[in-house]
Amino acid sequence: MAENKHEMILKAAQKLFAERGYDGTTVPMIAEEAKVGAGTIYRYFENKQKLVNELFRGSVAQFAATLRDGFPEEKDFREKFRHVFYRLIRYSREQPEAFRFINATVNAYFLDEQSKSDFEGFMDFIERHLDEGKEAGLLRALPAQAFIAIVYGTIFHLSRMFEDGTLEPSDELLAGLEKSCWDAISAD
Amino acid sequence: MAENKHEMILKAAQKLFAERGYDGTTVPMIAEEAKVGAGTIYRYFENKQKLVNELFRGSVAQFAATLRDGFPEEKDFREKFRHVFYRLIRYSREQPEAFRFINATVNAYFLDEQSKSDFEGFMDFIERHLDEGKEAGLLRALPAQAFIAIVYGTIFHLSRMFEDGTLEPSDELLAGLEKSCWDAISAD
DNA sequence: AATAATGGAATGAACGTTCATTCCGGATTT
DNA sequence: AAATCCGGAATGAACGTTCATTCCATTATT
Repeated sequence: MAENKHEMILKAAQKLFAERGYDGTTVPMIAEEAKVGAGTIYRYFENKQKLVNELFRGSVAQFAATLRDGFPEEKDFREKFRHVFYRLIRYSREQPEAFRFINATVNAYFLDEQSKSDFEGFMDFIERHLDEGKEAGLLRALPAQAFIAIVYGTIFHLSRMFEDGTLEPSDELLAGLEKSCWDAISAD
Repeated sequence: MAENKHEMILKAAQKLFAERGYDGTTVPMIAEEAKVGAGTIYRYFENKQKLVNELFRGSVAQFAATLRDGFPEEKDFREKFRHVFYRLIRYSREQPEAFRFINATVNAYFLDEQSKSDFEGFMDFIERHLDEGKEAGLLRALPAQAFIAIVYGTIFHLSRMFEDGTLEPSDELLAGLEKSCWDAISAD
């Protein structure tokens, strides 16, 4: 049953960090949510900051894997974009807490260097993908970062709305949004 | 000199809340930044939570005023959209701390009912504006909330990039982004 | 001189973290 | 097979620290 607790603590922390933020979440809160003693957390994590960084890197890795998994390497760019878009949406819906946690934590003062560079590596994956389309002349004459703002920014905001029920993620709506984002970045 | 301090405390709090979040900012930190004694803060604000809520409402009001000011009521919808887009950008650049603070705080657990409804009122302004364009058949068959996710989500993400220097907000880039957003929401 | 405003020391509550103790499943002895 | 022992996992009370808030001697205003 051992490594189960490690997982339970991370899961509890993720839920609370997503809801209340890092500083708004106390270690005893995490312990209660994970149904362990407060001291137990320190058997698995050196301290609160190491815990949040480990959680962050795990979430980013899972996020990146979601995007890479089944990536249509052989298909055309339009298809690749669709894949990334829908995987971003899927992750934000299947792991809303992780998604919210990642986005709330990206620029946090308590992230260590490894966490920051892990996240950069992830964004590079998206950026490389976009640059490819730009070189092929399929995308507008804008910096890749601008495309990221449009696509990632849109999905980030959408996920908030899906979470709080402001918007219902029907297949039709998602298809419309995918097209909107594509139209926003594609040339002509 | 009296009411100056009220303003200084709010300004200091805004800066720190934007940088470190509500729970990561201590009252003595705010006092030091505002160059007042810690106790002085409690002459102007009942407690930390009342302070953050007052700051939030003030920021939202200022934000809303920025959008409404000079709104081209008589011009066509395309022009109105351009106005809102550029004002959103302008606010995020001229008041980056306020913009960041608002977005980081919208869903926070410490917001009171008045703050929440103030923000809703602000979003309604944007939503009404979008609904108008939708009724005129200028926008796609998507919920207004979807347009908000695209436009506001994009601008929110952009502002992060402008702040940390990832992207340089040239007139050309902004014009390109405005067109991207318009293309993402406009029909056909 | 009286009154109000101020800063920062004082305070108690709550924090992250530690540690002496308890718990418990498996090995060892009877 | 029953009783005992064992070691690491788990615990939560307790520690020093830091927090939000209060208090009050001093300063500024009237």
